[in-house]
Amino acid sequence: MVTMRDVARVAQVSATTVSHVINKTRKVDPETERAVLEAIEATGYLSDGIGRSLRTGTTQTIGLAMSAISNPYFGTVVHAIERSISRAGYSLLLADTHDDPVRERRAVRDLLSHRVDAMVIAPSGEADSVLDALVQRRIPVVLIDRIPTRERPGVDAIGVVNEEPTARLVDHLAQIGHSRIATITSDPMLETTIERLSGYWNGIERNGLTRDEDLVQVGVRGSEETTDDAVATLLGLPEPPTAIVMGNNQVTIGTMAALQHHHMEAPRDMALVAFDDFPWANIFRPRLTAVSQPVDELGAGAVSMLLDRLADRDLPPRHRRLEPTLKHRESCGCTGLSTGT
Amino acid sequence: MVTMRDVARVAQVSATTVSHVINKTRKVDPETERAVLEAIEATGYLSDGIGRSLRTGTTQTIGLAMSAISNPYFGTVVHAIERSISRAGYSLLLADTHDDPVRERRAVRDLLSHRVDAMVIAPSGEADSVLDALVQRRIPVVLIDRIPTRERPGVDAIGVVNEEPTARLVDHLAQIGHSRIATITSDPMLETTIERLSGYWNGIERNGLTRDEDLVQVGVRGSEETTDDAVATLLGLPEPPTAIVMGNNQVTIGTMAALQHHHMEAPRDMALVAFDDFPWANIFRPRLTAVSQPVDELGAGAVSMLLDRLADRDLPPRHRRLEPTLKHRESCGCTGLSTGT
DNA sequence: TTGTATGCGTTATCAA
DNA sequence: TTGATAACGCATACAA
Repeated sequence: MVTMRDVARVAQVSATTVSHVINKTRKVDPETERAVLEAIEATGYLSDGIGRSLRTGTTQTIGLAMSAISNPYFGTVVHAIERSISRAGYSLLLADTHDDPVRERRAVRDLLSHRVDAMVIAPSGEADSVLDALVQRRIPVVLIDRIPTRERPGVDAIGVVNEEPTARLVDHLAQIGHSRIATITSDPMLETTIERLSGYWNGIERNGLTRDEDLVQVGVRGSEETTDDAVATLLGLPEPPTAIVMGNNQVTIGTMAALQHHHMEAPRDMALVAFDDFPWANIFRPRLTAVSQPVDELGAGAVSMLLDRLADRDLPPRHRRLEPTLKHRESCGCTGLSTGT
Repeated sequence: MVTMRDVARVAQVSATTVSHVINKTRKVDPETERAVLEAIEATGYLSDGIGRSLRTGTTQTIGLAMSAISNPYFGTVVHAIERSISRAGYSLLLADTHDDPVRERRAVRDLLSHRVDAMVIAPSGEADSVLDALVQRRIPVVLIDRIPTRERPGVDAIGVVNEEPTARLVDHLAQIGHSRIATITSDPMLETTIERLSGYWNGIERNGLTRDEDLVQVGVRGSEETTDDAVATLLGLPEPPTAIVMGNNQVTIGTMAALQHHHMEAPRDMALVAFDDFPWANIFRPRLTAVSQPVDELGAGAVSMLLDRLADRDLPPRHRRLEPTLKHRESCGCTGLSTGT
């Protein structure tokens, strides 16, 4: 490996000067500078981040801990985050939590061992103990997707509004005549599931519909998908639903597959609305009426908060909620009103 | 920050002993070991990867350079790779190439600066100069998706067979009566595009169809999507095609959107077959007849080759081709034969 | 304008 | 069974 000393030797200067040339950190005689740059070129020297990190205490690396399994937006989120942080001169270290608290703990430990300067975490259910460790180490954290109820120093959060948009999905189904409206949720441990479910109940109540616990089914439990059972249960009810609110992307795919097994088609045999949109939702049939999350903005927003905090660690904790947008298409069954894009 | 010396002080031993306890690298008196473990617990010590890396020369980190923009399988590939390498005790450092040779260069430099132990690269068109630098530094590389024509020491590659499967897509369309079969390709700079295009021509010729250059349109050029134009050109032809072979996932989405603008529906107004499958292809309509890549196997295979090479750097270069599978569904227009899953 | 010396946290060598 | 010491590559305080 070619080190700074090698460059220094070739350029006939000290390592100090080489360092200063590379980092533009003090005035250097143009002549000397040229010699150094030439030596760098000649030797093919590339600065060693490890050495620098050990010395400076910063790795210019940001850790991302999230589950790739359950998050259909995984790629988009990673991309959005990567773009923002690389623009700021950081690299992205990835750790998959597999939607499992134990793996999540290990993932965060791993990122800490690599001395990431900050972390983005899309937490599974139980992130609290992990967070405490991070707060104690004073490492900047932004939680994505989940807004914690308790504020902690150094921990920011960004997510979308879940409750009211879900209620509005129910509103819409009620307005077009449905009275038996079911919901299939994602994992009940997830904060977002809880909020969306609460929105569902709000919708049921404010539209004067009968509150029926049987109409709520869980589509994901841990790493297990149970949408098949959920759909079967709903269809086996004495008075089955005529419409379903699907809690997220994963549930949507599962539910649609299950309905297909029962030879049912949306919106003819079942009205469907979903939380979470698909990028190709306009092209394939049925065109889903869905609440669309601003994924790019979530990623960019998360990084922006992180960079702010990196610049000033004593910033008060901030929690941001972005508004999702309703894409009104055809799976809900009122084709005339379609405005979706 | 709590270091090994802190632990040593608390445990009343030397830092050497602490290190040996942590790494189980020499015999330690059980009593001493207990004291050390207790001190670790008490101090909340976490070993510092930077210090270790500087000393040992290995970072236990693998770099992944690929484009998130153009690769619809991005998430799946990242996930597959992450899973394999984390099992082997490595972490994943991500660098987005944005499908641009300049950004790709920077991405690789960046990964090198972070001293990744090895790299997985999904190369854009011009990866050769980058590769030379890596070979020179003797850092293990596996190219994913693209099989280079020239072998290089220390560079493995894994991808799918592109030519024959594409030819078979043409076969199928010809057999069900199409004689004007077009193709919309991905970026012409990509190796896979070249191979698939070659397969297309093979198909045209071996089915005795007229060779017509107008039936080949480019759907992606660099970071620009031109499927709209491609479709418009095809439809404007004196004798328009009745079937289209779509070169990859991105092209498929673009083509279907464009066809929709022209109020055309598959397979009624246009038979469609695609290279690249969608995970939800069975649920939404039209159900695409598509060549499906074994994405998980690609990721796992790439990592497996890398680990082999990490164990023995002098292994001869290996190039692996995996067979994709044809998912015969409905968009090609011969519904009776559907076997897709 | 440039150079010397030191230490970041760890592990390997050598000695006890 | 354990410890003292040096070195990995770099950036900085200090000296010249």
